[in-house]
Amino acid sequence: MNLESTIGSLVAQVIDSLYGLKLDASQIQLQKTKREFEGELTVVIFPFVKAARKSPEQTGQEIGEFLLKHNPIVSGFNVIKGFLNLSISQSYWLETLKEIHSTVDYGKTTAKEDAETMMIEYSSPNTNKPLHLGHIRNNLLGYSISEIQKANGWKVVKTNIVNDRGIHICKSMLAWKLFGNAETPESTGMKGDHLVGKYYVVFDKAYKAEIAELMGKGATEEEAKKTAPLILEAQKMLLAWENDDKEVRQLWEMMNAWVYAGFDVTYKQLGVDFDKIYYESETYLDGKEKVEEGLANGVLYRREDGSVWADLTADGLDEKLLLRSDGTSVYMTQDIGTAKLRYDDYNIKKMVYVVGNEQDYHFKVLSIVLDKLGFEWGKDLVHFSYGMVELPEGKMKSREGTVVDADDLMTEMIDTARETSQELGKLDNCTPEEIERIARMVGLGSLKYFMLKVDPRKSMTFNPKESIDFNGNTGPFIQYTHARIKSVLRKAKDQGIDFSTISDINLTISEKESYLVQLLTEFPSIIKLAGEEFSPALVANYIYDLVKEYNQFYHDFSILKEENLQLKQFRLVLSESVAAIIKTGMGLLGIEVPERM
RNA sequence: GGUUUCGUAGUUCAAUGGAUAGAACAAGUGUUUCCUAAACACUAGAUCUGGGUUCGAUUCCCAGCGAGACCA
Repeated sequence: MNLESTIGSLVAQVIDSLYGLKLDASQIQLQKTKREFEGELTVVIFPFVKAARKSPEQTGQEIGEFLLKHNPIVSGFNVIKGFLNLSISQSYWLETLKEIHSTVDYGKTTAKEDAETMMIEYSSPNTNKPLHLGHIRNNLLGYSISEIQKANGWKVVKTNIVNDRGIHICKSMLAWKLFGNAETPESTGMKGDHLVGKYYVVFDKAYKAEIAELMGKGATEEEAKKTAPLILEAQKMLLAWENDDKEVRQLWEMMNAWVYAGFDVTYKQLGVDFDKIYYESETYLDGKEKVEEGLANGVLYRREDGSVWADLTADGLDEKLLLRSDGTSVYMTQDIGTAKLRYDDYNIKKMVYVVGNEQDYHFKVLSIVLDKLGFEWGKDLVHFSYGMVELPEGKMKSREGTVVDADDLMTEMIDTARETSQELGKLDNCTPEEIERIARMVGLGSLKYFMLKVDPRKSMTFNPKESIDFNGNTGPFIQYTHARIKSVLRKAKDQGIDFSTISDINLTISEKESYLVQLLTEFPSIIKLAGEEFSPALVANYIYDLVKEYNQFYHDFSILKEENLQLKQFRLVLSESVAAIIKTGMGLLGIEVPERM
């Protein structure tokens, strides 16, 4: 039983016996005591004053006296306004630290055999261009929330749906065919996804030129866009693809293969992976089938032009297109097909889609449509809706060339980390491989932490001109603290000091030290909350607080030079526990921590 | 136009309805014979506006202003 629930149920008993007010322990408002007051845990008294018919101060006093008398954990109290601040005994903190220190994977709940499965979809790229900054946020959130749900005892299946078919890839294919001179990743030395992306841009330029020309001849913009030869040709290609045209399919397979090879490199560098990948080309037909079924059941209806719609006006939404009049599918159709396959493949309890908030409406609709089509889990799907990454001048726009490329950004971060290490001379006696490994950890750590410390629901700003910091509330700051602790622990080990446990439970420790132990006790509930709220940011901010406190402790107290052997042992145990939590917590964010840096 | 999300220091981010709104960066200033100074300490600086609910509002409700997204 943790401290909060112990004190909570005790307070509930007190106010029942004193004032006849029956409350559940969970209804007692407990919070960490603010730093400027004495004590560690605070009971908010205001909610009881009506029942007590006394002033908040008197009420607090009464409750405090009772607690002090009846529970040895409480070693003192003070009342300020309506707040009852409790001091917790040092031996309680020492016992608690001992327990934390000896717990393997402290904070995590490992999945049991019969644990339920949560499928988490993230990344979901199109195959016509490389990944960019927005994808980075998506991938990091997806990976991190997967780790967090695992730590909450779920079986997690990470999945990716690749949008590998459609007009977009046909555009790249066509441009390559027309202007590509048979270029390949090998012949150009370019990453496959970048090469294909290049031709997507080539298409766009040529297409725009055609539009301008047509408009010069008197066509309206709309007409020009529809009748430009290139777009007609691309549409023809898409049709040929759907009809299994051999040549088109071969080209498609070749260029997609280039893209996948490129994506693999990016994913690997970013440190994310998937248990199962679905391809739209393999699922969209299932979607159509399911739609036809819905049509037969009367859940959907067909308009005169042949298009198929879902009427969602009863749910407060509009009508939604599911199949175009020419029989081609839309995103929604694909999602229906993919969902069906997934539930056939796995015994999924909960389905989570990590997709930007621009798709809020889409997922509201998808949830209802799946429900109407008879998928019982449709209603409970989770859209993990995150905010966009914006540049100082607004949204990224590919036509204005303001897209921040994922590969470039990662390379830049790693380079900066390497340079910084060199300037500081920290790794002078490391091998080149080690230097590289650490530069990668730190560079990516900095990027990942930057993206994950922000509340996922909010949109965030990224300024590419100001490189991401390595000081302050950053990944490297946390990594550095970990490395520093490890260094102390190595030295302690060399000196033969035993810090496997705390042998003296009646030590006198400082306020700073007991506060650090208190912070450690919060870790499990942070993981739980992060899972419930789908917020890696909670973990990130917690680790930062912990590390900041630890650094103050490290600065103000000596560990290895402490003369009291018992105290020295305690501090080593404390430090090792902090390091373990840093490692676990950062692991939940997909960030590695080095032994030295 | 309809729906929706969001407005907190110069900037980037925090704050289950609770005490004097926290950090970091940027600015200025200190701390190395001592376990890693990628650290620590100090100075200065903010809740868009107007109502309401509450013992108590950055947080909840309404209106306005401003920004973004989606749907036309």
